Amino acid sequence: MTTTASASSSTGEAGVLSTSARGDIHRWSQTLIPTTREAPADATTPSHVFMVRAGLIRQLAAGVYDYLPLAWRSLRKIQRIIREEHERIGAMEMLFPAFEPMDLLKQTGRDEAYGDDLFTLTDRHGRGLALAPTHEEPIVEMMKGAVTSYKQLPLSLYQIQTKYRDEPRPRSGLLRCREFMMKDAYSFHLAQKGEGGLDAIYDDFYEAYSRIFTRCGLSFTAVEAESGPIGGSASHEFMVHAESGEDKILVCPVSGYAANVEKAEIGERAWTFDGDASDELTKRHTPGMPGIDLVAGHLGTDAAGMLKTIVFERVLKDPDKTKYVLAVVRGDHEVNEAKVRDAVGSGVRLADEKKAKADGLAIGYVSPCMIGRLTGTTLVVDPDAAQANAWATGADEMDHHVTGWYWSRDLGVDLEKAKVADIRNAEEGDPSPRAEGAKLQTQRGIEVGHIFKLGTKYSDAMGFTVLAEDQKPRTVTMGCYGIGVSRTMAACVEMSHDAGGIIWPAAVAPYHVQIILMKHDDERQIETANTLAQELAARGADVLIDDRKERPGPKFKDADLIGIPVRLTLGDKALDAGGVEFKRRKDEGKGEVVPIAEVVDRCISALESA
RNA sequence: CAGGGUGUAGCUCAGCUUGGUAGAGCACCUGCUUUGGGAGCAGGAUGUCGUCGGUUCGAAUCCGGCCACCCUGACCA
Repeated sequence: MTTTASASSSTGEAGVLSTSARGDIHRWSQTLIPTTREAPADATTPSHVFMVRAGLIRQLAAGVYDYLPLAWRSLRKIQRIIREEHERIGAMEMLFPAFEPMDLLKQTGRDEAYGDDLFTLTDRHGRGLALAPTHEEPIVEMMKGAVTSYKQLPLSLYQIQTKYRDEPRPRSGLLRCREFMMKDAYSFHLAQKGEGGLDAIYDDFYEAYSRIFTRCGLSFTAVEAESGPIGGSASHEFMVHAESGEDKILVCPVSGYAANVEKAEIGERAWTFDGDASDELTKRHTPGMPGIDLVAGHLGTDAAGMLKTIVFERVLKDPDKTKYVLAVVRGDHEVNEAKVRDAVGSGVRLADEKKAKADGLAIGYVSPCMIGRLTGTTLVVDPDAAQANAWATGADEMDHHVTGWYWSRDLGVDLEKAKVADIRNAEEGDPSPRAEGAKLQTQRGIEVGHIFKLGTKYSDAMGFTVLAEDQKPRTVTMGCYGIGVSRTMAACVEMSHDAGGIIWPAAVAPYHVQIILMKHDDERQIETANTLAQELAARGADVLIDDRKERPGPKFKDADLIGIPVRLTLGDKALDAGGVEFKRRKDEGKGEVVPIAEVVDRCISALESA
């Protein structure tokens, strides 16, 4: 299930301009748009640089920003789009507190799961509170008391609210903040399947999200994703295409398959353990070499010629027992923990280094041979590592490696004990899992939305049941759906700008039309501006009049910087000829002179086709 | 948290090596001039030099602690 903007862009029946209300008319001299010529030294990402320079945001602390008037207008437009699309699928808006009692988070174990990411505080009575990083617990708590019958389901509720996460490293302006604006929605169902079930509503949200991001003018891909600490089964992320994106996604150009790097499957790969063991097994001294490339170089090979054995341990009920899992991949590949988990059929985590060493595992120098030396250990091998080469690998002894290692000769136990499975992260050029012969491509993206099928994870933990038709209590099935609203605004800028500044998609632009007065005190220009602004506002357009006592240069530069889609310039030359200069922000050059009588229509049609 | 870097005027930065009590450009204020792509002239205002301590007759400058912010990595909307 994959949607790209181009495939679903025909849904925008809700237009850019307001059909119900007059547009706003604001004057630059009466609002606050503190543009700057230079960017703050610490801004590196384009959206960060331009949002600061264009006077949209100012930083108050790491990952904490003020939203100035322009930013707030854009955010409200994104919110409006979100509200309209949620309305369309029958979700109802409400609002939760930002505070959340710690006790509530303890019920689901998420006080631990979120850990240091949680902003916590203590009230005067010594009670623990958190600033909510998301709202599953409060909404289930509320629903428990408010919904007791299956007849009240399904139900979808959402809110737009400030969220707090003490990120280890806030960065890139609004793209990764500690305080940010989020839309979070939650759906409640009697079952996963069938009418009104989670699957059906999840699909509704998926479609709504596609419409929202399309209407925001974003180019995006919906990808399969891991659920992370939110939990649940299926999950999709909505990724805006941008070079500065933190996320890596893999797409198959043939089948349209798309997934986060954490989740991406890899197509069939040939493997064999058989082969002539011609080279001699040789032990080599490799002291003090951090990094696999250094070791490989010393051994006369490269990372792709080495076997990397990562030691995991199974997550067991009994904390005193330890069962290890050896995950073997080629040296140039990365082990994927979720895939290892699936391959061995139980939860795994990276082994505790001290404990593993005490058990005889020479962490950093482990070879697959350890399978024969520690009972209860499992060995999983990635197909690319299950090849009949002469491998270089660890010698199971500190500071030593071996070369000339063959699966068929040197494993020391029956090869049947080695399970072969896809356990690594996908990379550019890997075979597609959905189309024979096709190769996966990598792209970078900004995650603006994430939807999850939670199932009963939270309702189980918090005991949320309703009485079903058969008069028996039934645990409620849930879905949850998030959009980073402030991040979406940043993504718009990230995706759409040039050297001069922002180029707003019309639907989320703070204003639709900017009118520049060449002479701020010229009667004819003022009058023309007022008339045009009134007519534009009557047609639903928001108008910003640059009435500052500035020379033309700074006004044009600022206009490019703040990126309003349509610019009208009122100067004597054009007015003498009965026209005004019309220019779209995305067009190059000076624009064209349009007769005054036609210019409003021209603006409206330019906006509607944007 | 690990590794790296930076804190001096609203912003961008110089000054620190070699200690002597703080500067430039932009922005800001006043006046004149100018008015189609960040104008010109004249005048003016602006600082706990991140913070605490140490050395010294004297510290932006040397030494130490702390704090803040940024960048690279593991998490997430």
